[in-house]
Amino acid sequence: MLEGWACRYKILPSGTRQIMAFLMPGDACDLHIKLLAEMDHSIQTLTPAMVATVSRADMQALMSGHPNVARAMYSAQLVDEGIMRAWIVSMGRRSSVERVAHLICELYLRARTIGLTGDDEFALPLSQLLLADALGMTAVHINRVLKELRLAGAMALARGSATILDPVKLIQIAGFNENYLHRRLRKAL
Amino acid sequence: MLEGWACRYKILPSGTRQIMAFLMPGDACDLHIKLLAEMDHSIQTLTPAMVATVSRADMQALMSGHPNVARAMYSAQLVDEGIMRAWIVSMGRRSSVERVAHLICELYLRARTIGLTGDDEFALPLSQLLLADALGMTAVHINRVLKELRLAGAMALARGSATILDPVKLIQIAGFNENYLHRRLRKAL
DNA sequence: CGGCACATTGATACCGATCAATCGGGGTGG
DNA sequence: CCACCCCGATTGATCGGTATCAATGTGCCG
Repeated sequence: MLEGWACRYKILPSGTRQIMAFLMPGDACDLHIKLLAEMDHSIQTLTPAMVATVSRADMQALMSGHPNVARAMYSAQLVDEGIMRAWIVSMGRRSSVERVAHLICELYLRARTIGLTGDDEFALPLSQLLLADALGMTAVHINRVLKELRLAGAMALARGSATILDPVKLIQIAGFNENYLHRRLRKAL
Repeated sequence: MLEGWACRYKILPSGTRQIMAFLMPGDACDLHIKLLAEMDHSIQTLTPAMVATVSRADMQALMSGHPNVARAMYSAQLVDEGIMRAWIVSMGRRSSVERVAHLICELYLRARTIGLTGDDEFALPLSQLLLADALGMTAVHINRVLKELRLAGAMALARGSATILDPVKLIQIAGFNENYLHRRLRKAL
C-alpha cells in the first residue's frame, strides 16, 4: 500500500463480516502469497488508494540481491503477526470499551510511525460499522462505547478523524503495551 | 516442535490468560524471531515435548542453500497466519458452540496431516481450562458447550482424547471450511 | 429538495460470565 | 495400603454486558 487504507476480511455464511486487519501505507499485502494455491480471505480498499504490485521475479531478485531489504520485509511480517495476536487477545479477553481503546491506540501509533498523525489527532477513515466488524461487535454498541470514551474525556471520533483527548487515560483503559508493534529498533545483526 | 504440544499465550494485567496458538509437531516457533528486539508473548509446553533449536547461522545457510526448504518454511508460515486469521474470525463472529466445534475441526485436521489421528479420534492433551483460554470463554461454559456437542452426537472429549462422532454434523455446526489450512498442494513454481 | 448512508438513542432479550457447591480420580504421604 | 488432598470436571442459580429490534436524527450528495 502506498496511499490509503484497506482491510482484510471474511464473510461468514450467516452474512456477518469479520475484519481481520487494517492495511495502511507501507503495509505489504502478501509477500509470499503466491506460494499458496488459494486465497482464504478477501481484501478491500476503504479509501481511494494507491497500490504497488511487484512481479514474482522482481520480488525474488530483490530479496536475494538485497539481504537488508529482505530482512526488513521479514521484520514487517513479524510485526503483522504480532498485531494479529494482539487482536486475538483483544477479542478473547478484553471488554468492548477496552477493545475499542486498544484498537485506537494501535492505529494511532501505526499512523504515527509513518508520519500520518497530527498533534493529538489523526485521520481515521472508518465508519462505526467498519470498526464494529473489526472488533466483533455491533455498530449500535460501538456507538455507545464511543460515547462513553468521549464522556470520559479519553478520545473522540468525528467525521473521519480521531482525537486523543487524554493519551494516558486511553492507554490505561486499553491496557495498552506498545511492545508488540516493535517500533524500537530491531536487533542489530 | 518435534514431539508434544505447546502454546503461545499472553497474560493480561487483570490476570486472565489468552492462548493465541497451539503448536504441534512440525510447527516452527519462530523463524525470524531474532530480527525483533523483544518477545511480545510467551510460549509454554503443554505436554512433555521434544524441541529442536537451530542456530541463526545454520538457519541462514539452510534457507539460502536450499530454496525448496525455504519455500516450504514460508508456506508453513503463511498457513500459520491463516490460522490466526481464522481464530480472529471465530472470536469475533462465532457463537461459543460454533467456536468450540471450529477449533476441534482445525486441530483434528492438523493432527491428521501429521499422522497423529486414529480413525475418528485423536489425542487432545488440553484441559477444559486451556480450551477456554484459547477460545476466550470460561471453563464452566466450555463444559456446558462440550456437553451440548456430546448430546447432539457431534463430538465427545474424554481424558486427553477427542472423538468425532459425526464429522458432517460437526463441520456443519462449526461452519468449517478447511481451505485456510491449505492442505491441498501449494502452487507449483 | 429528496434520498441515502451513517450516527444516535431507547427498550428488551439472551448468551455467557460469575459465584458457589459437589463430584471424581489420580497421586502422595503417612 | 489406605486416607487424604488437590485439580479438573460438572451442575445449578443469578447477574451483567451486548445483541437485537425499532425509531429518529443528521449531514452529504446528486
